Amino acid sequence: MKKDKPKYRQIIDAAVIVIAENGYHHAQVSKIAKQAGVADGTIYLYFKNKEDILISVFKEKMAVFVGNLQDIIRDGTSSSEKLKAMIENHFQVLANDHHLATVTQLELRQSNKEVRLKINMILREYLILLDDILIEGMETKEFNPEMDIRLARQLIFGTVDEVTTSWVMNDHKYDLVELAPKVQHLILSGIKA
Amino acid sequence: MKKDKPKYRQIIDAAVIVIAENGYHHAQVSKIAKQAGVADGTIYLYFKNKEDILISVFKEKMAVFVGNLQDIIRDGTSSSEKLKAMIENHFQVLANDHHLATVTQLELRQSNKEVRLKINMILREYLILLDDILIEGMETKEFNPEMDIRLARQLIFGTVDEVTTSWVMNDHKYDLVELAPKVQHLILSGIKA
Amino acid sequence: MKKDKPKYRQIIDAAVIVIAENGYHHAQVSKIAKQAGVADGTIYLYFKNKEDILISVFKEKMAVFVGNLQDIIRDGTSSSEKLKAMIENHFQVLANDHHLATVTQLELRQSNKEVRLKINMILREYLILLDDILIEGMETKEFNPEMDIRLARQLIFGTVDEVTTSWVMNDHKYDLVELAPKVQHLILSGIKA
Amino acid sequence: MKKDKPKYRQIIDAAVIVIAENGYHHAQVSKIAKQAGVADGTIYLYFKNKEDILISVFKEKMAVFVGNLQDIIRDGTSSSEKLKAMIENHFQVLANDHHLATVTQLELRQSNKEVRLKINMILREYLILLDDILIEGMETKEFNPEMDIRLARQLIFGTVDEVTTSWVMNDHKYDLVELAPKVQHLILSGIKA
DNA sequence: GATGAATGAGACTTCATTCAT
DNA sequence: GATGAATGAAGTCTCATTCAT
Repeated sequence: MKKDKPKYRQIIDAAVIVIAENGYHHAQVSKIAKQAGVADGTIYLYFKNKEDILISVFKEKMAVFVGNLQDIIRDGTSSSEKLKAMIENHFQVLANDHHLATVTQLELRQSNKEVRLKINMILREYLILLDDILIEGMETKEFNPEMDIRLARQLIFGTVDEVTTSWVMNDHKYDLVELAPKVQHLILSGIKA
Repeated sequence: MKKDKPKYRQIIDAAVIVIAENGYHHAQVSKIAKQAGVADGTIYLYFKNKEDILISVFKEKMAVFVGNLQDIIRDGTSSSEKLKAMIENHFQVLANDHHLATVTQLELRQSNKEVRLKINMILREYLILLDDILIEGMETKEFNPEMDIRLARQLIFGTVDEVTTSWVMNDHKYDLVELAPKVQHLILSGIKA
Repeated sequence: MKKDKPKYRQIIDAAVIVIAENGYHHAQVSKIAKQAGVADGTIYLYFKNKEDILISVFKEKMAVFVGNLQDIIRDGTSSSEKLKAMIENHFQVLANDHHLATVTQLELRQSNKEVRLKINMILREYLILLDDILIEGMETKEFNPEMDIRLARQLIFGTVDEVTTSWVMNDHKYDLVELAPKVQHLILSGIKA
Repeated sequence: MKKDKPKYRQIIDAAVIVIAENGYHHAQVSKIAKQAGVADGTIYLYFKNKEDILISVFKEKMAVFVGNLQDIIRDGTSSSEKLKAMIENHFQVLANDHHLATVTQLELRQSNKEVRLKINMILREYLILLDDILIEGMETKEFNPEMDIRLARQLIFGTVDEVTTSWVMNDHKYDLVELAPKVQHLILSGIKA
């Protein structure tokens, strides 16, 4: 499996750094190769093309969010607690890796429709887990059982995403994780029963 | 003033159509010129460069939102009513012009950091009016006086934006304006006192 | 019509020279552009892509052969005379332009299957005229009325082509046109009644 | 001697198949290695470089033609009979191995000048034997003693080659060997006394 | 002898912008 | 003011060959 070889991760990590520092459109393959410490051609032993690198970056990093969220769902007590944990986790992961935050919130969004579509497919997995929490909370009557799940999901993801993007655009100059309690409260007030 | 000449508007309108139909990255200046019925060179008599066209498109179209919102603020009764009107207006304007919706929600976001920063500057005018509504509501105690205005703004804009983007991504296949009451309720529950 | 503009011919002529002097695989677009005295991009105002240049070179130059052959057919007396004139014309045109001879006999044959197929399509026009001469000669009994036209055509074209290619491979170091009478005699002995 | 080891032949045979099935320009060394069932690097234990493979393919296969032709010359009665046998043999060998025919008539001709020159050197051995037949025939007055040997050779080889190439280009869809008598007749009429 | 992961040079094409008419 | 022909910079990917194991 290519993904288990050390160079695979080297290239993924190099791509995050190069994209964050140079911007999406100036992240040439040769720059990524140099940052990863491999030859240009080596990139193509591990990735089909440049697009594949970008999508793989998103996929690999998203796996962290999804993995954490699965733990949260398994270990959480109430649906509210799970939702709060999800929000905090989202902030924490990105606050811990400024490069990654810049890449997911700003740079990767400049990609063309094809890449964006594939990114959305990957994102869907995360959103389905969010839906699971919402459904559970509606069944236990923690959340308003009458609410529109899709809109609730869009409220939550839209808010979390907007808060994060603003933080990145302001050069991470304040503490993102610190905002979690207030965001949790705003969102929960909106959806609870 | 160049903006009052007919070709200025012709080019702006052509740009919206060309970007919506071809996507941001395939919206060449020559295509916009052809759609506008002018020569390539003529574009540069009205705009400094391609970036200037894109920013002008956003600026001109944003003026509609801002104008409407100013009317809403002037004519509205309570802060809640104003906020509700704002949300409905946002949906209505974009539901009425699918090309514009595609351009603002999907295509223009593919622009580079520089353009996006300028777009954010323009957006700020709109968000300041939103802040005005929020401040007023907090003063009249309609909204929670303790809440963080910035986060409240991000909740509202993030949600409205996410709902709209999802609608565009689903090819406008359901009625966006119809969603307004539920979105208003979700948001107001979150921020009201 | 692009073909009538001076730059079209400039580029065609430049391509012949560059291919002859550098070889098919080292005839970069930028070299052709420089030889033609235009910018790289200008090439693409007149040709769809590099392949299109190569095919156009062959098409334009082949037109000379075809044009001459049409004159020969119109003006010739007997079929034998027409065939002899065709052979001599073939040698003369290539003997007069060593660059062209190198390109058609050696370099263009290194092209990929797609280009070669298109080249063959163009060549067909020439071969059809040759067939016309053969058919006429068989009807007038100048040529053996029982012979296989396709084989006769292959004898003629194969011989003329082989003689020319050998001449090019020997660096044009002897007089090609001088060989015409002997070649004519060999071929005519084979096909005459 | 490397040539006697089994892998040498394996690679030669693999090259013929890969070139015939993929075309000259898509016959990568790695494909040939895989077809031969050896590692990429192993190729270089038996051949100096890729060019060497191609030339060796031609050399090995040409040996069959030369061997047959030597038998023909030794066993033949008259020069005409020898020439006829040569033509028939040429057709038979290629008709019996369609892959080989495709490779020699179409694919190998796409090689660069350097390779083609070396191929011509190998071909020379075959053409010298042909010359031997012609000289003998001129001495015995079977053939026109005044004719230009080089041109006669080019007539014969050019015709045989053109007939074969056309057959390959038409996907071997008719019987090549069946054409031999007519081709022999056309050619002999041209050169006989 | 055999392997196969790694190397790195090299070129076609697009498109925003200019400027002579 | 309007035109549109011309410009030229810039980057992805392939594949023959090597060499440590």
